[in-house]
Order: sequence, then structure tokens, then C-alpha cells
Amino acid sequence: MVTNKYDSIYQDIAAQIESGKLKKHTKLPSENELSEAYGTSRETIRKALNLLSQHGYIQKIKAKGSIVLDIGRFDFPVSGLTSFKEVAEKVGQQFHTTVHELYVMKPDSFLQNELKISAKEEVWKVARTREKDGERIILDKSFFVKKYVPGLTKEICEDSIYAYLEGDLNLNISFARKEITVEECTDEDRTYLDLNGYNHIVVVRNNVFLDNASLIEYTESRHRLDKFRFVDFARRSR
Amino acid sequence: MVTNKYDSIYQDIAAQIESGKLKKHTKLPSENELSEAYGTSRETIRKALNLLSQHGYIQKIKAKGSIVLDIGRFDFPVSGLTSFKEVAEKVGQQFHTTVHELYVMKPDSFLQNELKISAKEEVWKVARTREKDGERIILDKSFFVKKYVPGLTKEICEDSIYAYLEGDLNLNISFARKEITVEECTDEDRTYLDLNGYNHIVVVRNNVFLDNASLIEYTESRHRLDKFRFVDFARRSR
DNA sequence: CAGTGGTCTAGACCACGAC
DNA sequence: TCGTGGTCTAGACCACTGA
Repeated sequence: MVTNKYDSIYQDIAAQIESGKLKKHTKLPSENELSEAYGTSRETIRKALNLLSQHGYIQKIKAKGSIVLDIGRFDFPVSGLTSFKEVAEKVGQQFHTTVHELYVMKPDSFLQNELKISAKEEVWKVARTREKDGERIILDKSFFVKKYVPGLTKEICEDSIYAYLEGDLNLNISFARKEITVEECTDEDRTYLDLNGYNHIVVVRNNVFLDNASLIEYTESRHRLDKFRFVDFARRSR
Repeated sequence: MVTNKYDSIYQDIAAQIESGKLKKHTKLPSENELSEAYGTSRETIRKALNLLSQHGYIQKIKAKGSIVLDIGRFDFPVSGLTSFKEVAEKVGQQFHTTVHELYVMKPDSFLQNELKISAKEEVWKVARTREKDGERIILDKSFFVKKYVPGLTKEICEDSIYAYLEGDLNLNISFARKEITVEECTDEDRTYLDLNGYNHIVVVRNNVFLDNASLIEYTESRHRLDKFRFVDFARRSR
């Protein structure tokens, strides 16, 4: 996709690891060998290796080499910075999305704060449920700043809003603040979800930013307890 | 702590942001100005800025500059890669730790798999509760590979095992796989925790690795529902 | 000892935004 | 057009590992 040299090297090696061509627990070629093999400088190779390291593919060990890790990375079915559709596809899960609400509204003080906008701005409200094996297990309540997202349709919301934002509107989703808590179910949860008798629900709150650091979206993803799972790879930062 | 040039620049700028000397939503000096100010090359400045970006301090905008973000980063009271003590201190929370179990054992097949060790290895089991405002709200069940951690004492477990590993044993905690789910309470939970009537519990599972990619620890952190909160800063990886 | 990854430099060209 | 951050290069020295 991106045409960087280091990014394409990253993708190449990552693909080799995922396909098993590069075996787990074995050593990568040294940085010097890689720079020769890819016909590039060592610094560029290092950028690619750092990406692999950050994404949990390899571990670099000083004076020894880089070894391939075997951490299952692609199994975090929690919506967040990645669009729900992308995650579902990656995990190979089949979900059906139903749009329950889609309209423009004025933000209350809570939304004004979460989206850092004034009372005069307008926002889209989108309420969707995600259904799997006949059970509605996730309720997504999303709010988009209308200034950045002038038009939204039921079709877009049923497919992928992120694909629309990035593909059609040319907006770049860049980063997010994510918060996970467990809370008591609301009447809304009971209305829209098949709660299976649970009185609590996992709430994932997301404030999503564009690459110019503007807030574009606030979403509450409400997951049924037993269907929630979040997997992360984290490096120790000092 | 570390003597890198780019790391000390990172820490310097991060401190300026946290102290408010660099105001939120304002621009940093350009990379050229910074490299002159710090008397270093631009690539070194860029390494420092990338750290700031990865940690949620700034957002870099091409052809414009780097702006200071105002994402509250230091509020994730969930044990994980950072030691419980470090997190508690950062959040300014007072916890009291009680060691309930501390002994050496043979790993069952579950632990053999989680720690990737053979049945002949030995592991430390450490069970601790964390108490706040008179309530025992977190149960940590940790298993350390004895090969790497020969001696453990009640005093170490009450203080900080990580400080012992890194300070005394000179081991480098490097990365972890983390998984968050919600499960039904066990009798053990009911024995050790003040569950306040809840029938479910948040379980955070951690597989912790050293910098040579060896697994050293598997921990189950069991949090009372209403006291659990996980906050993350995530960049879109694409 | 040679090879490794970690750091650092002083250049270079590019695409893009603002003026 | 000028300044910005993004990419890339071809060196260099270091500390450490392993033979």
C-alpha cells in the first residue's frame, strides 16, 4: 500500500513470518546481510526491523541478532482504532450489523467534552448492533463531528464508516484514547442486546483523532460480558 | 536513567509537556531548530520526537509541525507490563499488598503451555491481594520460572518483584502478551476478595518475556468489576 | 577476535502546506 | 517560494557476544 522502502521490507518480512517461511524461534539474517539483500542502507533495514519489533513479530537482542517470536497477534475482537469490519475479517468472524439510529443532533455537555466541540457544532449519532450466531452481542453508539463527516447513509453505516472516511473523504484516522470498564446494564442495553441475563456490560470508550489531531469520533462499544475479549502486545517502556 | 542522547531529549521534552512549560495544542519548535538547540543531528531529534509520538505526547503533522496533545496518559491502574507498584505510584493510589501463597511447585500442563516449559522445570507460585480503602479488590496469581528467579521471599513479594528482578537479578523485562476477559467468579475469588456480591470478575492474563525472548512469568490479575479500568493510547497501524 | 545490534552524524531529495 | 516533516544514504564508533 505505502511505497516506503522500509515499510515494504517490513511487510515482506512480516509476510514471511506469517506464512512460516521464516520459522519461529529462529534468527533473522543480520542487519548487514539484510541491507545487502534488499539493496538498501542499514538504517532503513533498522526501521523495518523496529516496526517488526513494535508489532510483536521479532525480538532484537543486542550483539546476537533478531529472533522470530510466536505471539498470536491477530485475535483482538474489540472495536477500537481498527474498524469493526477489519477486525472481524482478520479474526475470521462473521458478524451482521444492524443500524438502529442514524440522525444529526446537537451535542449535550457530555459530548461537547468528549469531542471538544462547542454547543453550536452538530454531530451524527449512529447506533448499531453486531450480531453473531443469532445473538446481538455488541451495541456501538458512535458520534461523529458533522463538520468532518457531512454525509452519512444507512448503507455506509452498515458497511464500514472507516472505509468511507479514509477512502471517500480522504480523512486519516490517526490515533485514539481507549478506555475499558465494566458497568451496569442500561435499559438501552436491554432493548438492543440479547443480554442472556447478565446485569453488567463491558464498555469500551473511544475518542478517535485525525492526523491533524482533531477529534472526529466518540464511540461507546458495549460488549456482552461473555463475548468480550481484548488481546494486546505491549513492550515495557522503561 | 539511560544515557542515550535521543532518550534524554525525549525525557526533557516530555517533562516540559507534563509540567505545562510546553502548552497543549501549541507547536513544538521545528526539527531543525531542535537539532540546533540540542546540538545534535536531525535524525536524533526525530528519534526523540517519535518516542513522544508513540507515547501520546505529540502529533506530528507533515509539512506543518509537531503539536502537543492533551491526552491524559497516566491513568491505567491495571497491572501488566508495568509493576503494580509503579502503576499505583503513578496514579497516586494507596494499595496494601498481602501475600497469601508463596511456594515452589511443578507446573501442570496449563502452566507448561503458558510458560513454554517442560514438566521438569519448577515455578514459583505467588498469590497476592491488593487492598484499597479496606477492600480487597484485586487478586494476583503469579507464576515465575524458577530457573530465572532462584530466590523469592515474602518481603520481595510485598514490595515489588519487578524491582527485584531488574535491580538485583539484572533481568530485563521486555514485553508481554496481555488478554482481558470477564469470567465467572471462582471459589478462590470469593475466598480472597471482597466481591460485594458480584458474580463476575475481570481477568487480565499476562505472559511476560525477558529481552532475550524467554518467558519468565505468567500472571492472572483478577479485578473486581467495579474497580477495573484500563486506559490505552493507540495509534492506527494500518 | 570478528560479528552483532545501538547510536549518531551530515548530508541529500521529496511532497506538502502556507504564504 | 520557503519551511516543514518523511525518507534514505554511507559512513562512523560503541558495547557486547561468542568462538
